[in-house]
Amino acid sequence: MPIRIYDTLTRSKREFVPVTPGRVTMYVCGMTVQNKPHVGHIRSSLSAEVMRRYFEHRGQEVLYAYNFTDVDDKIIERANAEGIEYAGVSERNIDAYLRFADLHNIRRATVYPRATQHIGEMHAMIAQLIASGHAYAADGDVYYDVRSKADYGKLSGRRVDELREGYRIEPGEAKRDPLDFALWKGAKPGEPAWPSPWGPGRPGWHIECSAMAMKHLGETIDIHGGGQDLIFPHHENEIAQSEACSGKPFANFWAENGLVNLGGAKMSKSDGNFFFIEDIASRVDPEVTRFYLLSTHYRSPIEFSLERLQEAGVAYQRLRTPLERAGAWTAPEGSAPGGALGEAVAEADRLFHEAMDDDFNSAQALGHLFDLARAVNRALDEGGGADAIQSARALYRLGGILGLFWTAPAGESWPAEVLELAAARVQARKDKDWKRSDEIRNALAELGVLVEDGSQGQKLKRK
RNA sequence: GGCGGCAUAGCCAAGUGGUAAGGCGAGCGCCUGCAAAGCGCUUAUUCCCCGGUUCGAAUCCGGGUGCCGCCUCCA
Repeated sequence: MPIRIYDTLTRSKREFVPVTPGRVTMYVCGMTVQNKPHVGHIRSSLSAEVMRRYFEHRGQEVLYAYNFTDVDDKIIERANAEGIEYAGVSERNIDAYLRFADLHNIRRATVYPRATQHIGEMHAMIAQLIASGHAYAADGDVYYDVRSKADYGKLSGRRVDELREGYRIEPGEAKRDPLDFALWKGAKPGEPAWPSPWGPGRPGWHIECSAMAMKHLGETIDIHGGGQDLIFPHHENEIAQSEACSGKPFANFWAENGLVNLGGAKMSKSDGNFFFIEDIASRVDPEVTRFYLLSTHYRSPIEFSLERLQEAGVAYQRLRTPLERAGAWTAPEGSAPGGALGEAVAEADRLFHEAMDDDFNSAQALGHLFDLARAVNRALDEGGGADAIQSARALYRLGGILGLFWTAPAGESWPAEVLELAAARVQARKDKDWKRSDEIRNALAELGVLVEDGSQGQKLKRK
């Protein structure tokens, strides 16, 4: 079954065929590490990571590069404000990114290339672009000449001649055309700088991605990701300079993810406005955040709010409950269930893959998981047995393809106070003292403990 | 102004020609001492509006309205 992916460049969904059979190359424009990671970084990382997981599930080898832009104006600005080296700022934020990615079960990329580690590769590209007439040096800067190739603007649908007033040339910039962009920026006093044939300076924003993608993944990569806000100018410029160098298509599929919408509130970390991942992670179970992000197609915008996340928490628990009932995390693998239950499992499996094959439609795939969850619950209600447990295992496996269900239920250890109350309630129920039983249940609720009476007796749950 | 996207039930959200997934919420029922969880049923004759193509459109085309993103750094 072929996987189909929507491509921004051709504005169409096409069957995915990797450049090299059996091997998929993915490049994602990651963070410019000028600050702590925000929700948008998690979304684009997750979108790409789910593709990566699914390709691997489908038996492909995946080479996945996620880059860090570790030197730019704002990083320097911040470092100066703090009186430290630029690298101090970037290292700290890279660490934070990796930590929160781990927390949300986002698997590590194959490689995390950094701009400052590829200065040589960038120089080689820039030199080649100058030699072939696509770039020019001016006053210590080097600019890409957007008019040097007729197809500039093909990704974002822009035409060079449509540029309007308002593109002001910064003082000191010697661009021939306002849309020309810096490949190399001459160093201003006090800035970190690397020597180059055009004088000391640092890389422009776009060239790094071309250089790093080509170095680590080849001249034509299969899938290029990142947020939709990067389509112009970043990705547009990557295409221009890369294809001017190699003469080959830079990426076969442009799979940019939709942006995170924070509602009316402007991005500020004050009251209730989730902007940084740490703000979310401190209030929302990372598994729920991951589930929530997956419940909307990766290309659609998504709203982030505490309310939405809390709703997602309820919905996600619906998926986890049958797993917890069946002990899916520790149950040994067995033979597939038969009968109607077996059919329900096979159907969910088929539809799940169908949805994922269609441009990684995790929202639709999740819908089929809910259907399977109901079938599992029903089987469990009807007495369970090996078949019910194996159907729960199937649900667990399918969710696992999306990287869900990674936390096994905690082996709860309760404070003595709670255990005493619980024991008292068991006795009260034995005595059919319903009034006292309910009182104790309320008392436990005050302590944040839920009591559920089932056929196996009384169960305690947190929250 | 230019480019692009989106408008589906109270809310969230799938669905690119064949007669509206799924979740939350709400209601009824089963189960339960009562709850919770779970199960069953109900909750869009209809997909922003107006035309058109078609045997047939939420899905295609034209027009309109509304919202959003990008055009400056941004995942």
